[in-house]
Amino acid sequence: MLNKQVTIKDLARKLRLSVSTVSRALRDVQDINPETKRQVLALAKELNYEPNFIARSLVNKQTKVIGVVLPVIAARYFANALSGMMEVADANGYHIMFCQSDESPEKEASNIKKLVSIRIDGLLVSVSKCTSDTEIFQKVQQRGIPVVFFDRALEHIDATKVTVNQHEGAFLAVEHLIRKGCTKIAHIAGPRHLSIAIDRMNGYLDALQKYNIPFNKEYLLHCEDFQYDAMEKIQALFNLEEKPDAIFTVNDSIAVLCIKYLKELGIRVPEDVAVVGYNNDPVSEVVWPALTTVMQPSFEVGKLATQLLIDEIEQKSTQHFHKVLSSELIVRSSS
Amino acid sequence: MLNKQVTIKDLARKLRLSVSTVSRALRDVQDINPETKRQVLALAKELNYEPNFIARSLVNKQTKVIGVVLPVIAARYFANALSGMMEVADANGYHIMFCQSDESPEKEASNIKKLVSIRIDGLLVSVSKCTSDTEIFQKVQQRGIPVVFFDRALEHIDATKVTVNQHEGAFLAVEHLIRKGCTKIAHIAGPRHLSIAIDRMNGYLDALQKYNIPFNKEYLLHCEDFQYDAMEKIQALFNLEEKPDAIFTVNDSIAVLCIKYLKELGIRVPEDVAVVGYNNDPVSEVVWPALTTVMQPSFEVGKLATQLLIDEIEQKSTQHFHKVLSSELIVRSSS
DNA sequence: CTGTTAGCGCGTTCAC
DNA sequence: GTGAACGCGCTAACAG
Repeated sequence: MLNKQVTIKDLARKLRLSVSTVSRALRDVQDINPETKRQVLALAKELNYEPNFIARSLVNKQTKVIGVVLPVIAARYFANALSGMMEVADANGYHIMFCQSDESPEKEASNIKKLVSIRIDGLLVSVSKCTSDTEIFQKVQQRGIPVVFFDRALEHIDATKVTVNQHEGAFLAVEHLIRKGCTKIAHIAGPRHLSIAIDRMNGYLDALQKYNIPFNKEYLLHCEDFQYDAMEKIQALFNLEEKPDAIFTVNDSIAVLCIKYLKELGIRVPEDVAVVGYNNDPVSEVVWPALTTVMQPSFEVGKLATQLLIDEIEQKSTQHFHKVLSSELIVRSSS
Repeated sequence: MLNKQVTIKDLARKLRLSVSTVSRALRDVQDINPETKRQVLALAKELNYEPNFIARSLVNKQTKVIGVVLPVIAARYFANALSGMMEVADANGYHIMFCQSDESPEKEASNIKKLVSIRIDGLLVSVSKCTSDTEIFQKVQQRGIPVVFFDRALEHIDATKVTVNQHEGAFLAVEHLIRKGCTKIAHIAGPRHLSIAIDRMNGYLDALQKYNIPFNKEYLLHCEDFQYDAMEKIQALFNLEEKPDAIFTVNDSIAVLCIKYLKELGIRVPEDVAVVGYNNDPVSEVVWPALTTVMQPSFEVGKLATQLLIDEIEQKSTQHFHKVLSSELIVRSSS
């Protein structure tokens, strides 16, 4: 059963060549007799030879493996980013090994240690919500392993980062509501300590300012736990005397909750209150009315981050960038 | 910058021991002086020594890497299965390297070749919709690499399989509709060549039979492309003279389409027509009315498949099983 | 253009 | 209990 793997040695013996000649023939490197090369390649194909990555890694001191740590793969956004990574990795002869942190800094750290111990050539990471310590990432860098942050990056660390312009996405969303004639625009924001949530909130505030719409602090509510405390915030909003005529939410799930709740109250969407979400989650298409939302270029983020990482690994680039990608507003019937 | 990795050799030199003694001390194996062992372990910790996986793999001829090939990671079902796999792999000292086939048999094959070439110890695979050839999987087995199929398995191959009882899930769904008093139950089925779709259809048929409800062939429609031709099927259904009073669909997206369409026609769900889907997709919770659906134990499938694979890798078990897990009906307001 | 030698980091005989 | 020697499969340095 154990169909012993054919090695470079087997080829050498059958061809009465030295292993090094075979090795050279297999990669197209240095000067080698075209005829010899032909023979080696032919036999390799015939015997179904496949180079042993492990042995090659050992001598080259590079594994061609890129480690990825992200919060949770079941989130569509990260699944798409990962797909983008795999595409670029594949095209450059790299493999991806990924882990999930489940939003736990501890699990994140242990994943990183594990990946480093397998001798990854580079690390792509989107930090958990609660990660603030840069130490572990610096240690990885000190080992000579390049680190690129994607989507969620730490501020105080010198590394390449690929993120999405949250401020701009939120600005677009609110600007859209304003142009639709809304003037009492509420925002259900995310946790105060999460930078993407803060950025979106600032986009909201700046859009109001630009269009000279006075800010009403009663219209700004924070969900510290995302969805879990969302419903009470929504209810609070509609217990106000001056009810809003539009709601911009930090994500689609909360927007969907809003729509449901408004329906129960008999408030029409978008006639009485317009709703705009964030993420272009699959639910945004199926809810009724279909949700206007902001789509982030997750696939592109994954691709770009990986390309920049590979450039660093292969020393094509040695400086660190911070690339910020734009989002797109997808207008549907909820606004 | 290149913080050179400390090796077993460094430890040996500093301790004036031979590398083999250090090697033995590091693993707890053979007879070794407890005191020597203590010293080695202490120094290893101090110098932050980490065994080199690559070198170890080369001599042990095992990489502790499990390859996973699945259709698409953006599908919640597979993301959950993968999470289950990572949990079990982690607990047993294995790593997971996964690839997506994007439902293409060609990409599936090239992924498998790639994984085999990095010398995975075992392979977990859920085949693409169009895969029918068993050859490539047999080749993998012949190389001595155990293969376990999960969720979607090929019939004519001798390998361990972990699947979900589609027939039972469908049966439960239809039985539920019958108990609710529905008698004109339609089924929008999936592609005729896809075994999970066939199984669900048979579950539908058998439930009707068991409860002596005559089968009306006008009530059974196939979507060969899943969602893409779903809408016309739904419309066909409601152009019939004898309209159904319930619809059971092969997946949630189609069920959601049904609900939307019924709303447009002014038909009430569930009062006039009940709807039941399949998969417990996130959309099933947010649609209105919330969708009754069948939840598959995807996480469990991943865990079990991985455990059985590891058992095979480690020769704890040599026979092949076919484990079939049960699904659960989740009753919500659409039925 | 090709063969010889050496070594990547570690595990596994053997002796001692 | 410990060390020397060899090999895993492959690449790199140096001769020739």
